[in-house]
Amino acid sequence: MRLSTLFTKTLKEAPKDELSVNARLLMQAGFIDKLTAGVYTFLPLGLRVLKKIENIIREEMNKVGGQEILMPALTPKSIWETTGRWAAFDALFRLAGTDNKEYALGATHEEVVVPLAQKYVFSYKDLPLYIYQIQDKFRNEKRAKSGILRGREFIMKDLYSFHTDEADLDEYYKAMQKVYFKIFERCGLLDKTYLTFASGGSFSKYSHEFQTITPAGEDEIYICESCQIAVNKEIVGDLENKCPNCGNKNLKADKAIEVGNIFKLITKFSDPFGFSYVDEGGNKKPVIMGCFGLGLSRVLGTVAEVRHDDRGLVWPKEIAPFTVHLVTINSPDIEANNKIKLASEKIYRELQTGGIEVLFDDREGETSTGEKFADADLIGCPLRLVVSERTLEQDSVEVKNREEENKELVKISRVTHNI
RNA sequence: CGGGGCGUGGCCCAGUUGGUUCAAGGCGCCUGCUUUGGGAGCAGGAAAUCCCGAGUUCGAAUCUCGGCGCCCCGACCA
Repeated sequence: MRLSTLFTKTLKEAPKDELSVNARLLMQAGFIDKLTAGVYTFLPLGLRVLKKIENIIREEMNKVGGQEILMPALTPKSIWETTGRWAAFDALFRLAGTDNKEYALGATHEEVVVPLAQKYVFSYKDLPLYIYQIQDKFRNEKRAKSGILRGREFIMKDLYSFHTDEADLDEYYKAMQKVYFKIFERCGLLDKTYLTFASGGSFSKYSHEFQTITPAGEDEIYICESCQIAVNKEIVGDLENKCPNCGNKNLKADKAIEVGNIFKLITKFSDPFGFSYVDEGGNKKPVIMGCFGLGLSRVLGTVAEVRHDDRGLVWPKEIAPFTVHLVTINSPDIEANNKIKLASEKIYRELQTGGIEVLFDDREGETSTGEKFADADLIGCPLRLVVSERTLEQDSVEVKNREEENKELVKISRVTHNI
């Protein structure tokens, strides 16, 4: 991608009325645009990051047997009445269609997925089953806040698991915890993310949240440093301020943002829909369910909160919009400038041929060197390559690591190989 | 939903005891020249229903009332 043709531009100053770090940086760097409170457009740079997070999640879900589908976001009132949530779920966006038929915008999809699974699952032989989707969710939040951390429209992966019995659910639930940590590792959040005990609702003692430590977080969690797990403030009192794993009473409080939440639904949704199967003995039994949510847009915002410095974003390699930010520094000398242009075009092509994703700052004219560097810092790709008169004298490019700040000269002939 | 703050070209903002020194400055954009290793310089230019509506007044960005929007705190987050 050439910066000269990228339709978005960076802003010299962050939007004044945004206080949250993710909103300021992501808007300033041109990753997202706000349409209205809690509703954002993902611009080319932001979308690339989002797609990378999406693909990581997809890969990991598929590894544990997930089958991807895409359910509608527009859902009829009737299914919500079956579970009583038409009235009970106050963040539900409700709207009327023709003939005053009422709809809800999907805020979560148990009401859609259960009747769906019901059409195909009849026997223990059909279980277990894991189906998921990655989709926009709509919640009429009383107050949207913190940039993309709490929006009214947001992107979420929701996987629903169906089991013959609780033991099978428990096993999958455990496996899924590992998978979630794998996802957070790949997104660069592992070191700050804790498995957190949270309230379980009516059918299960606990649910588990994945909470990432950041001052921007809305939740307070109590961390047991020996077990590396945490307890949400909302239930820490119920546990007598002890670690549920080892009994440690010396828990450390911190602010965190919930990036994922997994539930044992048991029969909470199978019951109202009468979702059952026939076991080996010919007995009718309720299908046991689990639900596994993960907010992609929230992960993106959380990474911005956790991985930045005073100059801009610092993307983890696997989800960076581009691996390399290639900068040309023009020269007033026409002949020298042509050499620089030729060399950088060649490097650009070679990197791309080598499968490396490159953002090429090929802007000329009045775009100053300082501006190019400032943009590279702000956008935050892991590696910055500089081609200039100075580096060409040594037949090299300068390679700088965004995170570690170290620079080295690398021979042009070996650039693709060295990255 | 309660409380607070804010709303002036695309962005950051000055101006708000009402009055041809009020729509100023900076960024960005356009033209020309210059410049090129940390958001460059000079000259010229385009671009603003001063959030909206009503009112007070000879006169409103400025005062009054109503509304809308955004941010923050709180409550809420099945």
